[in-house]
Amino acid sequence: MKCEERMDRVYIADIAEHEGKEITLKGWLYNKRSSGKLWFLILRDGTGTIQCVISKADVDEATFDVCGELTQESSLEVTGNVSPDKRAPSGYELQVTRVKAVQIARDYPITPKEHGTAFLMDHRHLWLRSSRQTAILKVRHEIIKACRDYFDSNGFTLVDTPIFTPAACEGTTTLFETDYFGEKAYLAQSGQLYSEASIGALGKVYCFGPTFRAEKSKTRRHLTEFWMVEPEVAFADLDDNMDLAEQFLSFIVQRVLENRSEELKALERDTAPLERVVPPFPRITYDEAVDILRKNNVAFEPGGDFGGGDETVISEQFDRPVMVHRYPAAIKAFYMKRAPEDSSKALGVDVLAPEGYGEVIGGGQREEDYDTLVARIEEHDLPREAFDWYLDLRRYGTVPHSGFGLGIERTVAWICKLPHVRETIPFPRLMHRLKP
RNA sequence: UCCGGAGUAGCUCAAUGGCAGAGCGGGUGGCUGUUAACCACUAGGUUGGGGGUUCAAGUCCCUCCUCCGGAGCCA
Repeated sequence: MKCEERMDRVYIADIAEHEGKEITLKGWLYNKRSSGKLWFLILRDGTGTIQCVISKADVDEATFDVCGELTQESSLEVTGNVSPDKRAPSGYELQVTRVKAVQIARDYPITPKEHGTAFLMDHRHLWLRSSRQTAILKVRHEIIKACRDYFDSNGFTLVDTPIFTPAACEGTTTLFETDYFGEKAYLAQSGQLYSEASIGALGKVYCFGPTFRAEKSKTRRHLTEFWMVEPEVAFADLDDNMDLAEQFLSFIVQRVLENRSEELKALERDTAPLERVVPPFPRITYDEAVDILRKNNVAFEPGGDFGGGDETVISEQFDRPVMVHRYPAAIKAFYMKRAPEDSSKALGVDVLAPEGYGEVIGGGQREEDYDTLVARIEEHDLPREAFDWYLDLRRYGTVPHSGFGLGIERTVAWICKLPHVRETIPFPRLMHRLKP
């Protein structure tokens, strides 16, 4: 009995398989219209939307009246016949025989008209139901799945790294401090150091988790809590690292193009720039990037890091992501290996996404020599005892190794061409936003 | 932290220092093919808080709060 009921339940995405049959849909009322003796209910169920038509002539009075009670976002079950209709955007509508209200929603705050982002963010738990937001969440899901699939099928082992950490990984950014049974602990800003330990066991690893930055950044590219996937590879130099980065990023973009074209279309994303994201990516040095800025009359202090506007100018010179390597060592983290031909440069690489989305990948080759690393820790005024275990990795079978981190939200924002990263994560954490 | 901008009906926004308004949403009624449906009627306000100038302040001044955009920093 119960099984039979279940068999009748159909998802809107599968509606075409049930043409001419009576089925039951379960979902929420997206919108409704009436025309006297007709009701048009727009139902959504997470897989799509469909128009359900109720004609007064075809149903009993109670069923027809229930439709009048239904409000936006009321939950309901609708039974009817699947019929093709040229006027329907999906090609099908449901000729309804029965309507069951599960719950009548009262005063749903998000109307089908314009709202400001502050209001929508206050109602993020409900805003997620909108077609645009569900499209973004599905692209995000696809990107995350592509990350995992790429590494899983290329010999990497997932190694989860801790979120509570005893000290700053890089000593550069501001971390969130927590009380850990009377001791200070910090929320992780990267899993990299732990991944470096893991390659000693497994060779090729990646970690994937939330990371935290307490910087008081207020820009379209910043969240205080964001997700990062970080591969780390033993016996890999900077060039190997760039090979991996371009293969990996291309794989992600092509996967989204293959599997989420409907969502990209719903987001009105021009896919032509994404189709060009195939290897090889241009590789330029920091000094060459500075030349580009000079030729474009951008005021820039050589030796410094690029700002968001600088990154845009650099990336505009290319039709696909560009890899900028060999940054001044002074502006990079202590663990970065110096370039053999010029010790003032670090073997780091940033991948800048096109269309002004800036840095989506940052990484490089790590310093593997014990004495050099000790000297770097001292130069950066970092507490050596905090890095005892990290130095052990250089003491027991050290090897050249490299890795990078990909910021998920920036990648989603770029692929979906969104104006702000806050829409790329279900519940964003920003400087001024901790709720909902 | 710095620079700039904004707070008026549930939402999006108007309002020369002179009666606080519209659209949407809500409510009521109408319509058998609507596509953010439409038509008519209707309810809805301590103009972010406090102080000041003025006969008179949503509007001008001071102050505080909140939010938005950008910078720095970063992915």
